[in-house]
Amino acid sequence: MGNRSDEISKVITRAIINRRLTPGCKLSEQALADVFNVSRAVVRQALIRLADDGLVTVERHRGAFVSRPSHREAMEIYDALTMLEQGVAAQLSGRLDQRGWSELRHHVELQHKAVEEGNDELADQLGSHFHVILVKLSRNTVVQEMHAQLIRRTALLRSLVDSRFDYCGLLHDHSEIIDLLEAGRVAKAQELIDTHHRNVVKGYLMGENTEQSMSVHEALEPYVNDAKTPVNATS
Amino acid sequence: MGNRSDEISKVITRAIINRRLTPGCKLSEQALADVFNVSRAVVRQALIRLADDGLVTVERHRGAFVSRPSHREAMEIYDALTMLEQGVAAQLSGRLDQRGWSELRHHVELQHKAVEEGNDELADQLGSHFHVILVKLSRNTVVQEMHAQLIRRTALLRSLVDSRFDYCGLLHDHSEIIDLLEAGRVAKAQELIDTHHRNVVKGYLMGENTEQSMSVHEALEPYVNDAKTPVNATS
DNA sequence: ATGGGAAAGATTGCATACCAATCTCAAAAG
DNA sequence: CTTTTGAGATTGGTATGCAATCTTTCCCAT
Repeated sequence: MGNRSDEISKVITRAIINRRLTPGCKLSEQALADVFNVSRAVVRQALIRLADDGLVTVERHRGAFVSRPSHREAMEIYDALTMLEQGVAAQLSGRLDQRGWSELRHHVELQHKAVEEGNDELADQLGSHFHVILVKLSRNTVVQEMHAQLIRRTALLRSLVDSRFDYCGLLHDHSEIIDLLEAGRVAKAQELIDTHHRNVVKGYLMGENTEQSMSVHEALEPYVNDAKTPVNATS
Repeated sequence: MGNRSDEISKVITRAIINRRLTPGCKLSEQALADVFNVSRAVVRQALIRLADDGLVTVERHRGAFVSRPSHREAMEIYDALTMLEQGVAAQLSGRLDQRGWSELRHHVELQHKAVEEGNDELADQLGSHFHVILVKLSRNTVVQEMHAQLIRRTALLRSLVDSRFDYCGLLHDHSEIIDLLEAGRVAKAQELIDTHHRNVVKGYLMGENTEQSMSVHEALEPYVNDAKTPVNATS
């Protein structure tokens, strides 16, 4: 068992990624302490981790809230993803073995099936995961961790907008990126990575999605049940 | 004033970057609490921040230590810098105004003077800072923060080895990177960024530098004096 | 003497209790 | 209707205690 605060921050992270905790949601220390049945000190530690990850914003003497990225910040996150993946592309091209390319192609296949079956939820996840795999192939855990953090943050953005993706086009992008990289046409691949992310952002009909968010207790209930039986599971 | 634990983590970060606290150094909670005159709870929070930043490693029930990156991790950090800057290069080329290019050239000038004056300490700092400026010109605070974190971690590596840089070559690299980017020759610039970082790593004569490290109290004394008079400054 | 093991001591991880500073929000005053 | 005020809630931080674990030291058997 790791640190209690580490576990808790991971659980809250999951809840944010799954959009059970949405941007702006107040994360009261006492409420979280009750939910997880730990002391406030541990909750504070978890909140610090989350704040360092950018998922939570702490305002002095006001408390912690699920981050609500500004429009500018949203752009910066996607540009950061672009740059990181462009760098990965530069390293991957010409240095990756057949196994790597086929792993990527296999993944595109999977997402293709998900789209055909109309499983948008899954297609969405797989769409993100393509980029994760791409970065994983760089075999650099430092880059992987930075990239994963950015991906986590994009979940915040999805909570803020109605996403309407052109899966067909995005899938084709993935496919073409693989082809270009394998062919050693790095510059063209990097250009496509750029426009690809711009198309993803375009898929966000940037409007205030004032979706009602659940209470902290409600949002976290399935997770705490998962890990450890809470004291008073008033389901 | 921000959080106490935030301040403290920043002070410790400075001490690590300035190589007053070297890899492997034990960061005892009580010792730090005494030095900064705060409770252990605050110190723990600071240590969590530092651990998230990669500068400190916490081992359960053993305590926190200044991180001692493995050889592999060192490589990964420099490769991560490479990829990030390659991505920045892709974004910068053709989109940066004259002001930006001249800022970079001015900086190279500064470092050139430092080298001529034999001020290795300064030349070293400016050498790192060139890359910081490059990334800053991307005008992306997310990327900047990730890059800054990597730069901080390179300080750990400098503590571990004897660095013997060929400043002349490295400076020429910087100069040429600017030229290539301004000329729109991105691929060539990215290639040079790669070899540049490889040359930096080559400058590390990877040997266990078992330099004697100071005590925590000793190492942090000048910083705490800076911020707040400690209780018992037994210099 | 020397390697292994047990006991003592130190440190971490966490809980509880407490307090000052600050924010929130609603009621009272103008 | 706006401003002020004050009670209550929340945060940031301290102090203390305790169980679990790690470290060190000392003792004993080989």
